[in-house]
Amino acid sequence: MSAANLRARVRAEMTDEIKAVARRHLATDGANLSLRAVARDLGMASSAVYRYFASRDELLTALIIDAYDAVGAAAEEAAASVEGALEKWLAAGHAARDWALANPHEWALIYGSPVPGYQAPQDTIVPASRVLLLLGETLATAYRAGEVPSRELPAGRYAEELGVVAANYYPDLPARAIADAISGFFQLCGAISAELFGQLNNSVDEDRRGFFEFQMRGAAAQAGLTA
Amino acid sequence: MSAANLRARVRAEMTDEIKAVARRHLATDGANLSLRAVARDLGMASSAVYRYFASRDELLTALIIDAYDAVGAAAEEAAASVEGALEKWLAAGHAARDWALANPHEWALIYGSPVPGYQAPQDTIVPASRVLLLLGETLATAYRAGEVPSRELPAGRYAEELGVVAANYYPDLPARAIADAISGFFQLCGAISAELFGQLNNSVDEDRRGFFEFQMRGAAAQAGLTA
DNA sequence: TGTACATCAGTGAACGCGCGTTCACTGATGTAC
DNA sequence: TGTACATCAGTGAACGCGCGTTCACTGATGTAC
Repeated sequence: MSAANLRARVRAEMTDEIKAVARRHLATDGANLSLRAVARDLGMASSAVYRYFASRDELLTALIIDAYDAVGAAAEEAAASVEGALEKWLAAGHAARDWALANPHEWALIYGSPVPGYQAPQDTIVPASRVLLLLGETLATAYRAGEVPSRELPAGRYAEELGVVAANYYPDLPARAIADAISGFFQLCGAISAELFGQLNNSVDEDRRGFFEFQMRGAAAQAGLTA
Repeated sequence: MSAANLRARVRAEMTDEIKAVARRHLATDGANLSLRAVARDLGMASSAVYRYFASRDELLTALIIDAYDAVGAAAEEAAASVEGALEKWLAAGHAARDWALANPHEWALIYGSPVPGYQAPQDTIVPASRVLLLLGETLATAYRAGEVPSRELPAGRYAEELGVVAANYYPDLPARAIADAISGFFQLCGAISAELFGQLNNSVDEDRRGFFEFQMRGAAAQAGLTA
């Protein structure tokens, strides 16, 4: 390994370490992440962090992209490890939920309230849609295998808009499939956020996983996925 | 009106004004609400605010309770103005969504990420469940009218937990009804938050109301509510 | 009705703190001849 | 191989700012006799 490569590797490691400490700080500060606090934890001058990130927002962006990629990768891996559309759908859901429970503050960062004053740059768009895309692909495969009974999407301007999306990305699928994928994804996000943000306290406390699966099965049924 | 009452009324008006300005500040600062900025906007010394709220957290709590009550009241009113379980369900959903679109930062305050370092006091619990309770009551009425076909709740520990909730609050209803009400509420929250936080950008841009209704109809169907 | 007192909204200075970002700098490491 | 130079991670002080909260106070309004 050349000296230049070594330097680059050390730099990458330091970058990772800063992000790791910053992730830990999300727990206490939320999106109010403090660069100085991160630097303090690393035992370095706050100005040194600027060698790695041009600003606080750039660090936040890196954390956001990492989070989208992490939950997306977890869901993809889980879905890939099972057979059958419904099984993949449920596996993706559980993987996303497991990741969220393990990384609640990162989940809040990407699916909670927008950070005040922070404008997400373009780089976040692609990673942001990995989980939705996974549900879409799962549903598409089931459609192509003829496993989904045809039902109609109630007419309306929104149905036309979804028809355009279908035409652009899934020309062989009806708009209904797109509607169901998005709706299922929103349901997944809603169920996880609600659980994480405390809305199940004092009603379902032991088997939240079971209740989550009930909800994801409901979304799947709505999408026409059956066992 | 006695002088004491006048004093109390002026005090109440000032309290309302502080909350109104604070609500405006939610838009820029999010939950990072600054007492000093609020006081500045009101043209008063920051210390004067302490005559009305013992701390920043207490002001936040007041905003949170007001927000829960506002969206709850809007949903209740909308549901009361129509006949039929499905109609009430949809009316409640649209009212919640309309309120959220009109007050996005308040919606984020109550249904977005928890505010870092803020612990919600007991007073928020009852107002927090108004919308969920409304869906529950709507469903209960439909059950009592024999309008909901009986379906079973897949067995599991979560089903037992929901059975306990049912036994405590709706002894004539099956656990499935509770599961559907909570699930429907989560779907409502998920759909509104997703739309508000930008997840529909570039797919459904014109008729988001129509797509929301599609989702709420899906939740209603899942709950056994038919036209 | 007039006077002494109590209440309480609001002031302004202060305490002690933290923040993001910039800048001139040091010193170690790597590169080119 | 040795030397002059370039690169660049990291320092520490500074700028200019904002924050929540406390405290002794002023002065207007209301109350009791």
